[in-house]
Amino acid sequence: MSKSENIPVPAVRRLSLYLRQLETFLANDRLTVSSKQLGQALCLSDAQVRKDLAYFGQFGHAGIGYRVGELIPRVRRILGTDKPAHVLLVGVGNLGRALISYRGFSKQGFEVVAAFDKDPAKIGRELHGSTALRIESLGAMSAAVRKHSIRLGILAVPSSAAQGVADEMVTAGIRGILNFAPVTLQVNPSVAVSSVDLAVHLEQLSFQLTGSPS
Amino acid sequence: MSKSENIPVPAVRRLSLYLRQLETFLANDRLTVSSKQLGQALCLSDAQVRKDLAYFGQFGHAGIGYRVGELIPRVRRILGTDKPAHVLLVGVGNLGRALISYRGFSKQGFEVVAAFDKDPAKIGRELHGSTALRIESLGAMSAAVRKHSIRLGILAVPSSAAQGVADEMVTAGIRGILNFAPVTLQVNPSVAVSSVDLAVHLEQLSFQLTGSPS
DNA sequence: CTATGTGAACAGCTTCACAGCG
DNA sequence: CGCTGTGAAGCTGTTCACATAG
Repeated sequence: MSKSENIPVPAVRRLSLYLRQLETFLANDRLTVSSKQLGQALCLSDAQVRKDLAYFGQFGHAGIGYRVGELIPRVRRILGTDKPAHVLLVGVGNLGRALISYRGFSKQGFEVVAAFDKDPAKIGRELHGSTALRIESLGAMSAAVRKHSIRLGILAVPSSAAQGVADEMVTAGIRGILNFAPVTLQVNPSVAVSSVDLAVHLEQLSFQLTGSPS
Repeated sequence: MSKSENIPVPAVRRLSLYLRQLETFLANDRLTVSSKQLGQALCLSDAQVRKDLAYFGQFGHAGIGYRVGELIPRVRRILGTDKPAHVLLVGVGNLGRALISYRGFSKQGFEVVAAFDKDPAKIGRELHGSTALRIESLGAMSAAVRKHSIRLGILAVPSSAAQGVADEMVTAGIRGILNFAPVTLQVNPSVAVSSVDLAVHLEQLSFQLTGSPS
């Protein structure tokens, strides 16, 4: 739908940023915004903004720019976040707990509705994120996926366990994995994977600094 | 040094992944590895691996591949992580606390040696990451930066405060910022910024799923 | 015979520049 | 005029294919 053209991966990532910025403009009661203004807020060129949005349809108005209240729901629809989505999380360590209570997810329509862990000592314990939830064993994943129509899962277990748990998630019916373990997951290509390697980001900064010391 | 050529940004990011994978091979007592093997473990082509490494120097041995024990320290040196680095963190909420105790940082040579927060109720409280530390007020940042020779900072405050705190970090002498707030920081170009927007990653997965439903 | 390093070909993304519309 | 949408140009990054080395 929309366009049969091939959409660049970076354009999709920026689409999320446009949405975030548009929401900020909306909160400031801004009615319209030009590609130049949107670009400046995100350190992008105006041409980049126009080209990106044009991949997905014709949203602008010549001479006016983009109507904020009109563009936001369209972008949400494209990203598939126009309706709230249920998400599960595996690995209730420090990071996992922080992610469950992270408001940024719910703000964008993602709700963590089930949490799992291998540690028997943790199973049964209560957590309070956006809604209260009980830590379950990995064996209960399939049932939870069906019960809550879950398609996305967050993987926050130690590296050594990550591949095995990822396999279990896929078996349970998860279609997309947000991976926080610093390993490359090998999964069926029909399953989407997005990895966040926190140390990699620090290393990138470290690299940029070498060569321009104090 | 090494090469005066222009190095692609994606190549630097992959360099971190090569390091991670090489460390895994080392743990498995693997002495040498070919570009093909390294690539397979990371879902990359062999040509990509060779080209990437070649940007930084000549590390391989024809007919043999790359010696693991030899390549690891060289990559660390390139990334600037051959010596431990001190890092500070601002924003001791759920996410901030999780990051302070995140082992992945110390594993790659990054140590959080100072933590700051605006909330007077939190200031003075003790935390235990790799080393115990006391939460300080933002005003104490400059002194900490000088005392511990800190160059990198982690920003884990709410979006509304992020830009202001980032400015304070730069004033305090921070040279690179790892930003977890879902906003685009506007800082002096001499300061490196790397942003991790957790919700964006879920949105990317959501997008990939739309069009290939159950 | 295996595996690197690399110029050359290719593909993909971004910028430019302008026609067209309100 | 102001601003979008878009072909065309330009640039950056990836893949190919092979000369070369052990």
